[in-house]
Amino acid sequence: MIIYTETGVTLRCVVTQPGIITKLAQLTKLSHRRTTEELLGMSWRRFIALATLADRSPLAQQSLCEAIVMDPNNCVLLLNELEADGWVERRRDPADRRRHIVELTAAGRDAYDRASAARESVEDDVLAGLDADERGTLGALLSKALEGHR
Amino acid sequence: MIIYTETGVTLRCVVTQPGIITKLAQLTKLSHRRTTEELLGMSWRRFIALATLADRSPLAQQSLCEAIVMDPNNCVLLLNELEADGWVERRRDPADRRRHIVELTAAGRDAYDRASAARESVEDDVLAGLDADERGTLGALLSKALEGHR
DNA sequence: CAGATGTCAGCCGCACTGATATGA
DNA sequence: CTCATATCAGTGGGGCTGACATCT
Repeated sequence: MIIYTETGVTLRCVVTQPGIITKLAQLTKLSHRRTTEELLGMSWRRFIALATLADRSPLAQQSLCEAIVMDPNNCVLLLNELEADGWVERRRDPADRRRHIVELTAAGRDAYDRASAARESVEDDVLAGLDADERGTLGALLSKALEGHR
Repeated sequence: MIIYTETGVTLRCVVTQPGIITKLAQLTKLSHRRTTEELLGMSWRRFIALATLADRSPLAQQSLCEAIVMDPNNCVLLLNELEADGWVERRRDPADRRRHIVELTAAGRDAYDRASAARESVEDDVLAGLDADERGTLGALLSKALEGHR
């Protein structure tokens, strides 16, 4: 932070905070690096999509895009992959035939469950510095912050 | 989570947690999307590097790579850019001429200070759902988790 | 007609692998 | 000779913009 005094002297405040989103990005990169696709059984983006669908399926395709913070154009390609592997199914919304309803299949849920175990392993490694209580608090805060964007 | 019972029946537990690192990734994507390069005055990766150097410069190049969780090969390219713009300087370590010491220049610090204001703006937007206390707790938890990886 | 949704093609920042040069 | 550090070229997944088709 820069402070401009009345006398024209420029002071630089040393207490400049590194920033929360900066730390957020660091931890995410760390997680991403330790999450091997081989270990997860799928790519990270696939996992995120399945995780969201496992929580609330069926879901409108557009809603899914927003939930996983992914570009709609990009989302199409991802869903093509997932559907080709039989992990999700897309069907037209009868009420509005422009929309697609995305639903998780049984095979998709199985794949997610297997990957979820691997995720827990990585998570336990990344958050090694935090105890159970702290992890609970962290998860709750992240959820609350995400809730604000719906 | 899948539970295999003694009778061979497979139960699926519905309370499967979405996972902390999943939420972590979501929030990071959200931050990244809202952090325009135009607004920041530089790319996100540059900002991360400058933020680390602003905190503890000078720093060995290798240490910087680890701190920002970036591949050493990739880090070279980033530092080439930063040095070309006069934001950092690299000099050989007299004690071990293989190593490079990276130092933030005055121009680099100015650029960082300007970008830092933009980051605060984005951060305030992304964390709109949390009050000051919660943000403090979140930041502290993230710092503690990161501390475990040095 | 305008507006919304989904699809596809193409571009580009960026992370990784592999090979090379230099110094301890 | 070996190991470590830094550098660069090449490769590939992933995110974005723009154009187009379909439906309201």
